This record gives sequence, C-alpha cells and structure tokens, in this order.
Amino acid sequence: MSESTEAYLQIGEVAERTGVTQRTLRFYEEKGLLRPPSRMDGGFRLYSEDDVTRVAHIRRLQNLLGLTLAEIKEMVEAEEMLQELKAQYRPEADVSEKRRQLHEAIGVVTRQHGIVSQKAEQMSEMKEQMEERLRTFERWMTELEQMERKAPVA
Amino acid sequence: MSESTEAYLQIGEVAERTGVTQRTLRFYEEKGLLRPPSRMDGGFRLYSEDDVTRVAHIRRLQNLLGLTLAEIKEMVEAEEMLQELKAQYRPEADVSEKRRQLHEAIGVVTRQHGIVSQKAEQMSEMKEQMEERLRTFERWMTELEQMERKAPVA
DNA sequence: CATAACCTTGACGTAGAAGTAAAGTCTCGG
DNA sequence: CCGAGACTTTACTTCTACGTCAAGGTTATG
Repeated sequence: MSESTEAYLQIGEVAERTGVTQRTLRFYEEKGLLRPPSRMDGGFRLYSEDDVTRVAHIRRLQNLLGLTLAEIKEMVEAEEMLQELKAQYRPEADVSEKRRQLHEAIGVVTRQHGIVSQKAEQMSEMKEQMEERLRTFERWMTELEQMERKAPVA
Repeated sequence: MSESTEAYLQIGEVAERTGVTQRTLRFYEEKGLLRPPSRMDGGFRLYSEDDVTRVAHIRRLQNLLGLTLAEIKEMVEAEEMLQELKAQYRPEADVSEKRRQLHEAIGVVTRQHGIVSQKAEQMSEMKEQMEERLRTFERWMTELEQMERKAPVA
C-alpha cells in the first residue's frame, strides 16, 4: 500500500475519514451525489480529497437541514456548476451562457439560504423557549429546596 | 354533530387542525408519542386541545431538529413529567420524589437545549457561508455584465 | 330507522436510506 | 507467485414513518 506518493484514497479510507460506510459511499455515487470516482486498473475506486469534503458536506445537509438525498443532490449540482464556472473562468467562453448558469446558481443558493434562514430562526425561537423552561424549572427547584429546609425529612 | 358544548375533538378534526393524517395520529398513539385519548361509548377517539398542541410540538421536533420518533418520544415523556409535576403541585406530595423528578426533567431539557444550541449555531454558520457565497456570485455577475457592455453580443 | 359521514382495527404496501450477505476479483507484502 | 485483506457487483433485508385498502361498527340527522 503506497502512500503520500499519490493523493488518491481507496473507499475504505474515505469511509473511515468521513464516518460513513463504504456502502453509503457507493450508494451516494449511485444516486448521483458523488461523481463516479476514478478507478484503478482492477476497478478499485480512487477518491480525491475533494470527495471527502463533499461527503462531509452532504452529511451536514442531511443532519442539519434534514434534507432528502434528492434535495441534496440539487444543492450538490449547484456546487458542481460553481466549480465549473470557476474552472472555465476564461473570457473566451460564451458570456451569456455563463450569465445564465450564474443566474441559476444564484437562484438555487438563494432558495437554500431561505430555507436555512427560516430554520435558523425557528431554531433560535425554540432555544429561547427551552431556556425559559429551564429557568422555570430552576425556580421550582429552589422553591422545593426551601420547602425542605422549612420542613425537613420527617 | 354538536359543537362547542364539549371541548373534545374527533380524530378527523384533530387531523385537519394539525395537518397530519388520521393514520399518523393513530400511529403516534401506537408509538407512545400521544397518550391514548379518551373514547366515546362507541369507541371513537376523543382528543383534547392539549393533544393538538402536542402534535404540533412533535411535528416541530421532526421538521426542525430532524429527530426520530423514538427520540421525540423521550422529549415528549419529559413534557409528561412536567405536566404531572405541574398538576400535583400540592405541598402534600413527597418532596424528595418531586425533587428527583424535577432533577430528571432538568436533565432532559438541558440535553435537548444542548442539541438545539449546537444545531442553531451550525445553522448560523451555514447561513453565513451561503451569504458569503451569494456575495461572490453577485460580484461575478456584475463582472460579467461589465464584460458584456464592453464587448456586446458579437 | 335509514343512510351518509365518520370512525374502528387489521393487514399489507411503500419510499428513503442504507445494512448485510454472497461470491468473486485485486493488490501488495513476503 | 501466493495468500490475506481490501475491494467489486448483485441481491436481498431492515428500519422508519407512514399510506392505503378492506370490512365492518357508530353517530347524527332527515
């Protein structure tokens, strides 16, 4: 197992580093969430560091926002587009086409941002409520303790 | 269909008001998320306003935090305990027992609060990132527009 | 008291997101 | 060159959170 000569990772390493199973990685690939990675001659998958990052990203979208993989796919595709745009940032390309793509990317991210903002706000509300509740509990607790001091364990 | 004489709701009304299906209400009952409601003589379920509230709560925990029903059950049971405590707030009850319950309730809510805080924070982070990204996009967009003005559609 | 609208339990089905097992293939260190 | 361990595909299974009938009982109203 050579190492550090090439920056490519086998599925096992990626699984370990991302905390998902190999099955999940293949599954994401099947579902179009990960681009099919390159392969060794024998067919073993070879992932890049970028893939690791992307998996982490996917997981965050799942855990934080509770999005379905289909929804995440949409987001991920927007990322792809962004990467493409970034890469082909040579002035020779069709400008109006790039404008179109960029416009679409802005649309997607704006929608995502809307979701996140809304959830973030609701989350804060919930947090407030919980803190309020905790304060109430603490008050009760001190009340109870005072009762115990006045009338100790019969 | 008498109304307003009794504050009890049949499953259909609850479904309508909470936006979940009757099936879901029965399912939640099965899973211990809703206490078995009272029944009419014929067996029809009779829900209270509290049940409506609770369903709304459950849905929020699902949608916002992405918790499983099993996890939500734990939270809901803490609520139960709270209700009990509230109800039996007569000084005659066993004080040290109440202390124990209260302590546990505080523990549960504290854990929940931890989850929510963490998620809320990560959410804010994500929101920031998206705003950053949007700013970048907008910058690119204006750049593109300038390019178009300089070298218009050949 | 008929009957439409509402409800009951029970059983089976489904979509999403993987888990698991089988049977064979690759890679690499010794 | 060989064997242990990593990997491959294919196929079936699981778990969650319900959806969808089916067959029948209940309730309110004309």
